[in-house]
Amino acid sequence: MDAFFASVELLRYPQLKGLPVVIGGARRAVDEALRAAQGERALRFIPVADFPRLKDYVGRGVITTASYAARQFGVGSAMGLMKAARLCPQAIVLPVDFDEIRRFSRLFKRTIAEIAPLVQDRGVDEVYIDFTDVPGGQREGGRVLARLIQKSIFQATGLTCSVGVAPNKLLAKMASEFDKPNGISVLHEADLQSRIWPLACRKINGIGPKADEKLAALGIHTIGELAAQDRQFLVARFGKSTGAWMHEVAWGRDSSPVVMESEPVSMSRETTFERDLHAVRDKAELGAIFTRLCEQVAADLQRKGYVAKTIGLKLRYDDFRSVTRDQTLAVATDDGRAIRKAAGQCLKRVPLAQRLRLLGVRAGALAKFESTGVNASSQAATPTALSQAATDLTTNTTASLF
DNA sequence: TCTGGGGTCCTAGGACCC
DNA sequence: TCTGGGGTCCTAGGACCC
Repeated sequence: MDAFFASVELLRYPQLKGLPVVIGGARRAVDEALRAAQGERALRFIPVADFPRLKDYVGRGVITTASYAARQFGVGSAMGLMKAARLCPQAIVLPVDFDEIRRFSRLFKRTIAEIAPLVQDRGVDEVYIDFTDVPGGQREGGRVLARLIQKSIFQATGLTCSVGVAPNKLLAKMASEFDKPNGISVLHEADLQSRIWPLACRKINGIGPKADEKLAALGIHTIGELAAQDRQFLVARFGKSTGAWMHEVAWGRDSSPVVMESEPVSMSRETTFERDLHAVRDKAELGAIFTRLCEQVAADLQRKGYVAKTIGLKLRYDDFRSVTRDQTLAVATDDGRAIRKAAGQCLKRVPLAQRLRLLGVRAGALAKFESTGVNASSQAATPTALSQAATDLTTNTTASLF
């Protein structure tokens, strides 16, 4: 989907069309800022630089999506809002409306599935589609079907998307970047040398800043240069698995299928505080946040029907270094109290002298919850037990750990 | 000037067992 | 006294993606 989060907001507020719009920041914080500026959200829009004491409101926010007009100013996703304000003071900032995003996400995916049923999820705004067995899927190299999908999505949602059609997922993903927004690119195997090899290695899905830097240090900048390397040379420098993979993808080879279903590996909740907190001085506040995160993870597990065998803790210090600790349980659980206890054990193994900016709780080693067996989690899953657990957590357990 | 939240996968070392 | 290969599980950190 093209500039998905921003495009969804433009549907609601068409008067913003063509203007630089950035989506990001905490919803509560941005709403508060809008109120403080005495702007009715639907009527008046506040440029990012007009926010009173902007830093207090959105200082820790990052941009999830920038409209194409905003991108002209060098503003892009993952950039801090403070930096965006400097680059483009007239940009209009709106909070992420996750409910609305999920609604449009489901809508566009359903629209695709009605046309081509074999669809793999790749997050809220992206999918892989297998054209192989779709009637007419091969006409004009897939362009006809791509056009139909584009048109149907636009009719259902009013949103545009960009489509890449290729012999495999690796190449399709790269092709989808060729003609944005609202474009279709068809890439054939024979186009590898002319259209893929001139691209930077960084364009490969899976080669990030670190690998790119390492490749650059070896004098390898383009995918063609990567393809020219001896496989053994890459294996020696990047390891057996990554080295071999790099050689494969440089030659446009990817045999991974489009898969509809996959089991989750972990579920987590984390939060960055509005200000850095200290384990001793802000004990009560941290304890309450910690408990809430554990309860959220427990609720997520229960809602989706999973139990976790390992519980993990993550924290990030004020200097942005982060540490993690894991604890494996004797019995898998989805109970808030058990998660809180295990995460509390993890917390004891971590240095707490430095101020914290983030706290997170993770449930891993998941298994489908079997309702037939009798275990601790099935008992704890009753509403009464849960609310009791919540009470216990906030009153007792919390205070002692920080 | 700083840097969200939710994920997956890989590596590497150590414990432990056969 | 010195010293095998597996294999699995657990833990910590980090790269990467949307």
